Amino acid sequence: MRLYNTATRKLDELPAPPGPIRMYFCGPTVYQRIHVGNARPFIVSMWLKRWLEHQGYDVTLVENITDINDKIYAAAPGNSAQFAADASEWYIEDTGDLGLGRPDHEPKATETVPEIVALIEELIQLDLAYPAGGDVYFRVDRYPEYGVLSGRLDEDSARNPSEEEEQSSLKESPRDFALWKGHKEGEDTSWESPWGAGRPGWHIECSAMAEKHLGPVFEIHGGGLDLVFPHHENEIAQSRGAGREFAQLWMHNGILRFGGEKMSKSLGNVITLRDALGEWGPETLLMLFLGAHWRKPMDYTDETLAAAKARADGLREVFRNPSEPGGSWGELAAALDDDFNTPEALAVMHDWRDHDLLRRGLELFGLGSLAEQEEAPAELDELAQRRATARADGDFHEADRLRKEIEAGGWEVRDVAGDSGYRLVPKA
RNA sequence: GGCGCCGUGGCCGAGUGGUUAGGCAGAGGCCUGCAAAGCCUCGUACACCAGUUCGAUUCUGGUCGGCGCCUCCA
Repeated sequence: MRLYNTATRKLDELPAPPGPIRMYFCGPTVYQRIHVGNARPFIVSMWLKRWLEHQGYDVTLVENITDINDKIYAAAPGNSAQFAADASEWYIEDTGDLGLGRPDHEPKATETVPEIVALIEELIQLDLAYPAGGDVYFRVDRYPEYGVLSGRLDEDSARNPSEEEEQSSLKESPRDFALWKGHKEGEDTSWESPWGAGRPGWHIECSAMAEKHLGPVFEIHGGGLDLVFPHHENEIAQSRGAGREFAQLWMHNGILRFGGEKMSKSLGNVITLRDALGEWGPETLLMLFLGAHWRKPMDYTDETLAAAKARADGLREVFRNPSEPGGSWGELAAALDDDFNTPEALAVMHDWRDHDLLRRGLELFGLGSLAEQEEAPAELDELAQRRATARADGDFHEADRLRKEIEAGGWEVRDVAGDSGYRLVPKA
């Protein structure tokens, strides 16, 4: 199996099964319900985990929850800890409703503070970090490799000017970034550290969590394309700077667009995953993601959703018709082993009429429900029987009337060859 | 301005140096009491301009356009 690696800018071969394949994906910062765009790395990582396990790999997937952040303090002044805990649960609920299962570990920043502090101390000893006024900063100039992942090796293009005004003066260089932030007025949580009370910076938590659950070297690190710089660049600096081999292959999923722009919390052009699930259901949403390659940008529009739904309905239809032999699992495997090409895999599955084969393929992506047949309510079935009788008697007027009645109940009658002569199908 | 990604038929979306992607929508046909479903047929697409080549949608360069990152961001 090969996957595109941001770090090498080419397709890289994975080790042969059983691996192991240790994967770390960056999860969301929980200060509101996650949106559909946030769901993409979750979906991609869970699908990949399922596929690799199917191929006989020993997979460990870690997906973190960032529950320490300025936005969390801002969202729930005085009650941030409880709020972050609640918002974490929302995330678990919403992604759980996709029906893809869960990562093996979902660590939170708040549960990893000792490991974070230890890593920062190590970096200070290596002269790669320095305390300043209750904060601790990474000394980018001491890490010559800084910028290799994102191609920002020159100082001008690789600065980190984001820190708050009052803190920026504490930095030796504008490129430096915070590993630890001293406690500030209005923040209702803080942790003890050798540098006083405070909290971890954003990037360091991932370095610490990845190592805690996967060890100093692991096969795959993933996340949204928008995390390449500075987040993943900083993770590399921290972990490799501290002597860990860290991630071998970097997967960055394409951005989800809405209204022509990136769907993002700061822009506010957001559809929550919860609302999307409520309006379209998991099958349609999964079909939408399945139809676009994981690295490509993708548009979330009524048109693309409607097409995804039609596609799901079309596949569901296959199970209402007789199973026919043809097709092979190998076609699907070839598509997925080539940079996890799910659109290609979907095209392959569209050719399959073999129920068992297609069910297996769909189950891989959490779409096994498309193979399930629904039983019509008894009263509608009775109407359908009466209609069959009316048809047999040549009373087509009555037959059409009964069909309309059945349709009013949300079902559709189809005349088919076979014992009963009809079939009831839920209206799409 | 810097770094990077992308531009495929009505729409979505794979892929390839010369041979069918697939789906959705649409047209016609078969079937059907009428439908639905199914099946068959139909669209000769690859932003533009050069170049390399026997031949480019696929390689190279440029132009135009879109998007992302450079600030929190999946």
